[in-house]
Amino acid sequence: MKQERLSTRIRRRAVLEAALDCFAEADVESVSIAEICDRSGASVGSVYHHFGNKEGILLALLSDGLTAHLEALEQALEQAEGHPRACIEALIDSLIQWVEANPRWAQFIYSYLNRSGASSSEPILEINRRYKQIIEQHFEPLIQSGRLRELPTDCWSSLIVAPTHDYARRWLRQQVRHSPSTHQRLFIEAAWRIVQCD
Amino acid sequence: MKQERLSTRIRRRAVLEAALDCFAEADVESVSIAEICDRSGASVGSVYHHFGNKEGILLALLSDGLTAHLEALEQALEQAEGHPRACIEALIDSLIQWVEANPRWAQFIYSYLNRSGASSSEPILEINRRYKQIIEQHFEPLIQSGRLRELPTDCWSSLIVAPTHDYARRWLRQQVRHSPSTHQRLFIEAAWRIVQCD
DNA sequence: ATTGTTCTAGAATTTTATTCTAACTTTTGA
DNA sequence: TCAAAAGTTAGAATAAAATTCTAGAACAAT
Repeated sequence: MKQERLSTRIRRRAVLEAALDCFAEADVESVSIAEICDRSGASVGSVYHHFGNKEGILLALLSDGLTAHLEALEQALEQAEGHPRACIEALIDSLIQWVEANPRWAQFIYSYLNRSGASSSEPILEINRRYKQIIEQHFEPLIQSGRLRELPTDCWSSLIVAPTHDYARRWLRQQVRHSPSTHQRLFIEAAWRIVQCD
Repeated sequence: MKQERLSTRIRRRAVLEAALDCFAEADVESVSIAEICDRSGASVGSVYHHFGNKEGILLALLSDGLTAHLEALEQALEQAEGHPRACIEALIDSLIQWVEANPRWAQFIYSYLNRSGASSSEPILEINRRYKQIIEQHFEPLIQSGRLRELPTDCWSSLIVAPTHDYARRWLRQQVRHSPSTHQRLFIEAAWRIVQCD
């Protein structure tokens, strides 16, 4: 079994951390590799060794972030134990919590996910599949048993979580004053109105 | 009075059109000025004369697109003549119509609006103000008179239009099969559930 | 026609990403 | 324990792209 070196982990972390710092202050494309090197103390060669190219840094950041977020979601859904209302609450609460706990990271992910290239890379596709699977696993039974309204699958996330995402994105960009958690109940209630049976 | 030259308008159009073509095929940052010059027939100097820099092209595209969209919205809202349900329908219908009529443009706008720099430029702020004003002008009276539910202002767009935007964005990226208009009634109904009084 | 302004072309420059090579460090296994 | 292999680092060299610059062409106004 191949053992990862300590120095590798440390260096990667340092670079990703530095990159996140940079991206918090300026647009992704106006941040140069040189700047990331300065902040992280890594050399150009080292950065390219570990990440291949600039895109590689972005992808690593995206992939790690989404994975972390996904795990939080999964855990929250487990605890909801199949109660319809609790599942919806878990979905929205865990999203808000993650964003507020990792604002720089969240901001980066939001700005980066919108690039056409990003969503077609294999690690991201894999995470998307896992996300879908988790959602299905927890909500499909509730829909089948008639405890939640059936909606076209493609529309589900747009109707249920997009409002919270949208607000979070605007909060991170300082376009709105109050944090997402301020309106947590409202977003849950809105999702509930959509998804509850008539 | 300064008269705009014919050649200016034509050249600007040609460049913007070429840029939109390029952006439909590849990511904004992987499209070079040289490519845009080739497609549009303009020289580098000419492009820089008219737009200042690459960002200038993007900003012009964004600004023109949002303005066009805004005008469509304004017109649709006029025709709703203050009927609550009709206003909500106008909001969502005009959005879907515009996206489906201008897919390349819409895709560009969606991908570009998420960059931190974009939203802080003056022309875009101006359009945002106008958008807010139009929404307020048409919905404020309905809320005051108790015919629509009152929601925190900051959350309004997240709850009412974000779901449709989200679905449209995913459709443009070919992540979902059916066009937004397929689910038009659903998105309207969902918005209506949020906004109607109890 | 003349003059000042706007527009165009493309070469020159600058900036930035990426590649490359040689040296250095750590791990492996004999 | 030591030598070979694998992994890591540094920074110079290269490549690719954005931006600037200069001179001249087209145009509008007088």
